Amino acid sequence: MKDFRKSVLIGISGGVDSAVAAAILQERGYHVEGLYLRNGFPVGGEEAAATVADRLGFPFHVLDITESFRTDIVDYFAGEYLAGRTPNPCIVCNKRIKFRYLRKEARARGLGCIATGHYARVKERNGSFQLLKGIDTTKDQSYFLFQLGQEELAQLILPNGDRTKGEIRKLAQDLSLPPRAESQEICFIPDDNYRTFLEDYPVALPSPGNIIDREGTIVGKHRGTHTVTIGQRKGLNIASSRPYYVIEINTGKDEVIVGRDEDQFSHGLRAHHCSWISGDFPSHGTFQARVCIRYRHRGVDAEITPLPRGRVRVDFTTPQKAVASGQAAVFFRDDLLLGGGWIEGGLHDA
RNA sequence: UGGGGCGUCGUCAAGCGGUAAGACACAGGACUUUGGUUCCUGCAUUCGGAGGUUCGAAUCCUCCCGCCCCAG
Repeated sequence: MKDFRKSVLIGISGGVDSAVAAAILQERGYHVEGLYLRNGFPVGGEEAAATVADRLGFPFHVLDITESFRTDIVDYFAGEYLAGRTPNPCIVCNKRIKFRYLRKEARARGLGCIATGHYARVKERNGSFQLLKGIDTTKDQSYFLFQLGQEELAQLILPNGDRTKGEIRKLAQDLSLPPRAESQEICFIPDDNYRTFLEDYPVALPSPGNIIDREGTIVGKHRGTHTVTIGQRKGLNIASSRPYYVIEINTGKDEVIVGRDEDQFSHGLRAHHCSWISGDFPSHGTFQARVCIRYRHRGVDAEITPLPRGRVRVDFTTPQKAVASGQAAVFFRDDLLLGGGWIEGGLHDA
């Protein structure tokens, strides 16, 4: 008889992090079962995941979620680029795929908890759950989990959150887990090239057009607005005394606007579809927080002003580069993740 | 075919007799559970062409080719 509260379904990818996380759970006396989500793309580590389960000796399940992965993730991903935004598929996948199916399968299998190999921590406090940054701040992945809520957190265990990447690697060695050394990019794009991926995807692509500077002078050509993203420098093919960066994408005119390094700064941003991990929207006025504009962004202190309909205005204390619409703005107070939203655009005028 | 100027890496550009800086671009790598950024490495045996002077020239001379400007 397995103890419901001591049983866990862990999402395993085939990588070291989830493998070690599973081992840690076993060590803690959990009944562990593993779930691999097959997304329909041949990039995954299904075989490696099966090997890990076999090595560690726990039941291994595979769930084919190709259908929803395509509509919820890949379509979203392509749509964002076509709209001139910069998607973050991992965040969306965590909320709509990974944790959703993990919970669903756990329930179906009578397992009380779910787990992943993310570097973040869950803490219970007065009956509510908090998400904290991982101890290893250089590896912290709480950014990717900002959309989770109390429902997920209530049954979530993140064994790697209070360990460093080094410790995890060491554990992997000690357990002689198959080394699958790789830092995968987007899990469904094999060659790391999202541009060619989009070109192969069944969507109507934007037309080639001009690259112009802030004065409107044509300085180059692009192959379609979907091939560039805010803050991009490489691949523009513009020879100049100093590098150019993409500062704006005009899909209506098929135009890409570039500027110099100093033209990249915004003093704030607006975000929409904000979610607050505690469940409560902070509707009572402005508050201070540290905001991360992208994964591995060190964060900047800012003033957050809630706006109607789940929107928010953020004013940085220090201007930030390459605020990209489509990316997430995630708010922290020290290690505590408060919530986050999707960036509509940067604020440029005072 | 009167005068003047210029031709050095894909682009911009140092060098002015002592044996080809740098920047941008590009390529590869590192970093990385998103894109971008960043970092590292590589990138003209050769200076429009052909001769000449010199121990030695991209640097001086001659001619040729090609641009640009001012006069015609």
